[in-house]
Formats: sequence, C-alpha cells, structure tokens
Amino acid sequence: MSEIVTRFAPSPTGYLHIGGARTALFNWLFARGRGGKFLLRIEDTDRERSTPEATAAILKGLTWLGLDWDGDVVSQFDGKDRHAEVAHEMLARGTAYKCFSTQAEIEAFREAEKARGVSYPVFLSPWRDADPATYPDAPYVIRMKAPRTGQTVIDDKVQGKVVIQNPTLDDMIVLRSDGTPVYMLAVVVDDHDMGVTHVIRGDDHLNNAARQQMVYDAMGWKVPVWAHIPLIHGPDGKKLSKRHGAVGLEEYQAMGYPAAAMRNYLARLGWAHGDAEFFGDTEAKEWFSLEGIGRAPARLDFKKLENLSGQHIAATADADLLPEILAFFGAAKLPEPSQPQKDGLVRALFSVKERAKTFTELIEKAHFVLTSRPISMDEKAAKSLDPVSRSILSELTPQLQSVSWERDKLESVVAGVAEAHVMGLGKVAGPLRAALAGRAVTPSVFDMMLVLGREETLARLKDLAD
RNA sequence: GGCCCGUUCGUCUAUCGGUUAGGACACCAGGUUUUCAACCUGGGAAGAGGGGUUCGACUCCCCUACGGGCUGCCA
Repeated sequence: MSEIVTRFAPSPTGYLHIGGARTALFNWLFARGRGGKFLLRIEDTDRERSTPEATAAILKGLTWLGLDWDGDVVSQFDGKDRHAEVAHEMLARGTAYKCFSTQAEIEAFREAEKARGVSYPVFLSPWRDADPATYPDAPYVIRMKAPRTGQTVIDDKVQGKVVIQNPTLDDMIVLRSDGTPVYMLAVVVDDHDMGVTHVIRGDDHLNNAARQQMVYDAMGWKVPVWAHIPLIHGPDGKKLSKRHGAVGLEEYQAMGYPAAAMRNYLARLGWAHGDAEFFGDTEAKEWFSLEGIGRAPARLDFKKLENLSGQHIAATADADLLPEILAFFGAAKLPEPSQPQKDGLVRALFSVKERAKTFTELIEKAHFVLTSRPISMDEKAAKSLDPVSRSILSELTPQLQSVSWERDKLESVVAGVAEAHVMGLGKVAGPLRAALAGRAVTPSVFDMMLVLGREETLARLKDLAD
C-alpha cells in the first residue's frame, strides 16, 4: 500500500470559508492519521478573482486552525504550461480535438434548443470528427472527446456509487481559445502530478467528478479515491451565506473560540465516531475515517461550539492557554495588554478558565486584573453599592488588614461580617465583588482577593470609602 | 426544466434487518451556590409521507414531498 496523499485546494477569492476549513480539516486528519501527506494548492487560475491577499488570508486561517501542510504551497496558475501540454497530449492521443465553434454559435444553439423545449441542451461540436484539412485559420478551444454512450460510475466513499449517463455530458473544454487551461483539466493534472491518492472535497464537485474521471481515463492515469462530503448549512438549514453571520474562519477566532475547540467541533460536524463528543487531535487522527462521514448536510450550531469551547479552555494548561489568549487580543482587535496586565492574567487564569466558554468571556471575567484603580463601576455594580452595603464593607476593611491571606481565613472573615448583620454571604459578596471588580460577573470574591493581594484589595475598598 | 445527492429528537449524531431507537448540545423542572460558569437529579423530545420486499424494517427497493448541488471558454 503506497502512501496516502490528500490535498486542500481552495480558490483565493476571499477569506477561508468555514466549510472550506472543515474540508481542510478532514483532509488533514485523514492524511495525518495514516502517516500520509497533506498538500495545499491554491486554485488561482481565475486571474480576475484571485488575489494575493486572499491567499494570505487562507494560509493565515489554516495556520491558526493548526493545520500544517507538507511542502510548498502550490499555485495552480504556475502549472498552466503543464496543463496546456496535457491538453495537447490529449489531442495527440485522439482523446481531444480542436473546436472552432464560437461562443456566439454555442449560445445561439442553446437558445434555439430551449425554444424548442429541450431543457438541457447538450452542445455537440461539429468539429469532433472533422477532417483537419477543413480547419479554418481561426481561434479554437480544445475539447475532450468524451464518450457519447454508456455511463460513468463514480465510486464515492461517502455517497456510494454514483452513476452519470454519458450522453448528458457535453465535450468539455479543457483549453480555452487563449491557451489557458480550464479548472476541470487543471485539477486533474495537478492532482495526478502531486500524487494525490484521495480527493476529499465538497459535494458541489460530485457531478464534476464524472468529467474529471474521463480526463484520468483519457490520459491513462489512476483515478483517485473520491470522497464528496456534504456542505455545511446555516442554523436555518439554508445554504451558508453572509447573512448567517460568521462564514469566515477568522471571525470565529475573533469571537474567542480556541483552535482546538474549532477542530473538535468541525470534526463532529458531519462526522462521528460512536458517541465521542469531546476529544483532541490525537484521538481525532486515530479515529477519523471516510466511512464515518455522514451523507446529509449539517447545520452550524453555535451553542454546541460554545460548549465544546468551554470544555477545551478548562482542559488546557495555563501555559498553553496564555499565548492563545494573547493572540486573541490581536484577532479581536483589542489593544495589546501591558506587562502588568499579562502578569495579572497569568495569576487569575485558574479562577476564570473553568467558567469561560470563550476567550471573550474569559477576559470579561478577568476584567478585575486588567483594569486598575480607580475602578470604574458598571451599572449593576454601582447599584449593589448602596449606603448600607458600603458601611458593611467599611467594617470588613479593618479585619482584612490583619487576617492571614489565605482562602479559608478570608472566607471566615467575610462570613463573620455577614453573620453579624444576620444576612447571607451573598449580601456581602455582591458589594465586595463590585468594589473589587466594578462588575457583577466575576470569579469568586475570594479568588479575586487572593489574586489581587492584600494591598490592592484594601486599596480598592478604601477608594470606595473616599 | 434536466441530471445528481440527501431526509433519525430543536441541533449534531449512534444504529450498518430483530434495541424500551442510544449519546451530546439546547430546552424544562428541582438541587447545590457569593454573581457568572460549572456541577448533581429528573423530564419532554426523532426514523418526512405512501407503497412494496421480508417471519421481522430507521436500516433494502419504488413513488411523492421537501432540502441541496450541478447544468460556463468560473473555480
């Protein structure tokens, strides 16, 4: 058994689409789990729509997602001479021919057929079997001489055997009149030349596979294993589009989802391994198989993503979490934290990582170490600091001055004050929370005091008294 | 229009002819609780519809409905 080679081949027409990211992930998991290679090729043969910025965005997205590719990024456009060469080889083999029909002629043919009630006009070029002696001195395209009868069977690992009737397919153009290759030819040539053994891609290419398989056959090349995966839909079940919100992968990073959670979630979208829900790369690589891919399109479910995200944040070691959080600041276009803020974050991490579902939530809860005196109060915090509460806090202050700065000691001091006023701990914790963080949603007040230290804690309480 | 693909709880899915159709997220109720989150207990919730095949169909076949894809000298 030879080595497995997969590839991801996006068009550089914008950002990295979330569906594309999943396709890339599947290819990556399949190759990496079997000691194979995962290649990256940019399908930039459409010069008008391809931009270097888009290519950069795709590489950036893949890098963030943690999908590393083997070798250099291949530009499909760079292979245009090779593609043309193959087209001419097909010509020489008699599996392709020059077609001098103009676009206007073809258009007119389609119009006429439709007017006659033919719903799907198949253009049959008059040049298919023409005598070269009759060739005019005019621009021409090279068309593949596709089989006119019989059927083409795509043996797909996800969709099963898909049968296409050959007469429904016209002789597709492989080389345009300006000598540039068409995508359908370029993919096949590139996949063959790159040694791709498994083509895992969106099922919008399922029909294309038939024509591509014809090219493989025409050139006498080995057909790769096909696996056409269903597309991802929006939460409403419709095709994913911008109105659904996040379609670009970078938006997910900006929303504060860790890459590991994205990999986990995306892997489970349209693929399953029994009841496994929460897992890391090691398991995913080991478990991933083409057989486990579902046949129906899956919808995006942000609630589930969020849940997985929270689990991953909680399960990640502090040391690994920090660089990700710092990268998040950049992705979310937040000002880079200062050194003291970073230090505070490190000390506070234990108190926030298990209660944050995203990095956005995490830094919101870590606000108490990111802010500095005087603490500004949000509305809810200000509301909890009524005169009664303030006076209770002022009673607390002297006791905190002398207590040993340990969690259980702090707890008993605060509980003691609450008891003295015949109230629950919550009645004291609320205002205390506000005093320390200026917010109503924070980690445990005791954790905050521990992180802040005696001096800062007292200073924040004292600010309130003034 | 034609061709191709799909259809299990609200969502992601398990099941690969014989199960009380399982899990996860979400939701509801209760518990725990210093806020949030987490956690514990319990609950409601599914095989699109119709025909076959079979001793027996969510699983196999056909039809319908619905959804998606393709139908370019785009990728």
